[in-house]
Amino acid sequence: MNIYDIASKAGVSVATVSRVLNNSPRVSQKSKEKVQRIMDEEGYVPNIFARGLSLNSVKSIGILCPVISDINHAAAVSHIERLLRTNGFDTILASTGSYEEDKSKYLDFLLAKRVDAILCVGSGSGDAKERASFERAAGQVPVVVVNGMVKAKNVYCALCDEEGAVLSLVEELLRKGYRSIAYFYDTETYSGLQKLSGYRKGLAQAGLGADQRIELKIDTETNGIDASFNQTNTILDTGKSFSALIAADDIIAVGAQKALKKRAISIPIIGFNNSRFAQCADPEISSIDTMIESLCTIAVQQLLDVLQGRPAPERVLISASLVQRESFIL
Amino acid sequence: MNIYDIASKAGVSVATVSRVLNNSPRVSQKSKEKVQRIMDEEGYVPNIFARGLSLNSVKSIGILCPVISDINHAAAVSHIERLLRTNGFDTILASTGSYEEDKSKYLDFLLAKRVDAILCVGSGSGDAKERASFERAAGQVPVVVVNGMVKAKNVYCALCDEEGAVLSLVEELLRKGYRSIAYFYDTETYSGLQKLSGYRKGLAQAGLGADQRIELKIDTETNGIDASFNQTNTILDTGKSFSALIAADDIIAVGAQKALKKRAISIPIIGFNNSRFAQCADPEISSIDTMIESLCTIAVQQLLDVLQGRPAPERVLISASLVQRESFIL
DNA sequence: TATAAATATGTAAGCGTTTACACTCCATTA
DNA sequence: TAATGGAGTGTAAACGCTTACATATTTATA
Repeated sequence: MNIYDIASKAGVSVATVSRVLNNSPRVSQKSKEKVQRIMDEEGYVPNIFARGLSLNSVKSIGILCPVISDINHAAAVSHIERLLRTNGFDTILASTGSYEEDKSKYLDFLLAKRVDAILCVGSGSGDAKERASFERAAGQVPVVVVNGMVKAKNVYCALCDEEGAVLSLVEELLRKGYRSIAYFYDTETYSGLQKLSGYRKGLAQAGLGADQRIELKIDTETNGIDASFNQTNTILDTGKSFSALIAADDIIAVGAQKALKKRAISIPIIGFNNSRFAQCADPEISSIDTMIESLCTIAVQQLLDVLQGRPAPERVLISASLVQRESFIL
Repeated sequence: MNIYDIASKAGVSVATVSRVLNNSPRVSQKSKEKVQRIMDEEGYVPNIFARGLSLNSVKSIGILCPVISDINHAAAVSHIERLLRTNGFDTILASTGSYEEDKSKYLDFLLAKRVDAILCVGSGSGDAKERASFERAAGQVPVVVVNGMVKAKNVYCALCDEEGAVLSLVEELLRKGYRSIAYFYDTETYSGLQKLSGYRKGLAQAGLGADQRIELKIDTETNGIDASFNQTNTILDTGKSFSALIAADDIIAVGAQKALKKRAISIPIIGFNNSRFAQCADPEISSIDTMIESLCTIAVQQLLDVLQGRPAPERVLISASLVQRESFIL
């Protein structure tokens, strides 16, 4: 069943059928109705490959997402997929599986699928190789990064001021008198480093140097909660103590909270990403919300703007917001 | 840059180039190397639309997933995507956004994309309309349902014996002397109803009738934890009590646990899906693991078998396993 | 060496769309 | 009445690949 079949059944030419298919105004109402009726009757579905070959696009967007099973990423992908569908695009998924993995082959994969644009969720390693991969991809189709930063030409970014968020949180804690603030983190992606930098800046501003920092890198690869729990125990066993804790992800906060609780240590704990995990804990953990849904909306807007030749800002930075729960009230 | 360009640069015909592209054995080593070299030099990427038009497939699988932001679904999609890519297929995502939503338009969407097969994550409403949609789709391409059941012809299912899991859990609780076992649930999908049925059967076996059941339907649409917390409070306020609780999802278990804890009620609580949520809680919640990754592996195997004309079982049922944590030990 | 068989290559048609361009009507307008 | 213009339609080429079939080349066999 192709356009020729429909054309002959409707007694018109393929051009007319194609025009009906594409809502061209250059068809008479009569022809339009007739063709439409036949198409409905026959259950005709245009061949997307032929259309793609002819138009060189099937209106699809590639989503590049490290570890889609990460709850934050899943939320992002979910939101993006809906927005794109609403705008007539479909979504081809490429999930790398780890944060550090080289993205270039996934970019190539998506480009080979002839996507109209690429949307990348989350920040990556930020190294030169990654930048080059993105720049190469961006030479072919628009590339937008959600909640991450890739400093490459023609790569658009929508991100959250995580550095600022941590910085003002540190300031707030210091103001309240907490002097030894610990910071537990995992990834050293752009986002990870920004947060870390916010922490350090905050301490530095108060005259607290490198030796006053309590930084702990948690290996969250397999089970973040267990890892954080164990590593927190280890650090406490060394006799180190701290009067407040900021965690780069809620999962880390949860694990640390468990360890602290076991020793009946009650200090302010603030997590990151405002996930359900923070709410599951007891006491519920306050968390910095990076507004992932807003970022997705912005990113999709950037993408559509670029695709449609409208001007779009290369970098959009929104601010985070602290969701206060039991573990810390401003 | 197309196959003709490559052909002329390599001094061969398009047929030869195409053969190299498709690893045909009918090319001399010499031609093969030459063509390959030129393709590499030129950075040639075959046009997937043209290939699709010619072969009537681009080796893509549609994933139909209600609410991909659900942590369990995200895990499934993540796993499936990797498995499929390993097998040379890419993944087109269609996420419905809610469990009840009519899936037929999403199926049509995927079919219009000319996917080679459809993989549906999770159970749906199970109603006649849904069945009809799936049957229609299954008439065109193989359809496999992961962790759900659609009783339609030619629809393959890989699922977990959730009814049996709840049933034996109830038996176990009764054996331990817990007489008034509550069951909190949310969705009434196939899976939801199976679990409910397991609960009822378990009680019935012990001679406990409908009036001994403590069933509560939680509205988890917006925030499952809050909903469960509030509704648990409400039911407790009415004076109703129970000596053990089974929840159809970890999120429900978490909310209920919070409410019970506030009243210093300590009873066995068992959740479902063995998500991180269960581990975040305190005490950590035991949970029935529905082995979603195994199911995905099985489902993808079914799919590949069917696609390659090998025989595949229409229904695969695996058993669940109870992950014991602090909230309940066997 | 002649011939058959196997291997390698090329030609051209076909996949199902879109769309530039050409054409036919028919209603205006001079 | 003839010329003009606009609306509707059709023809045919183009998109870039695969592959059946035909042909050329090499190798094996008698």
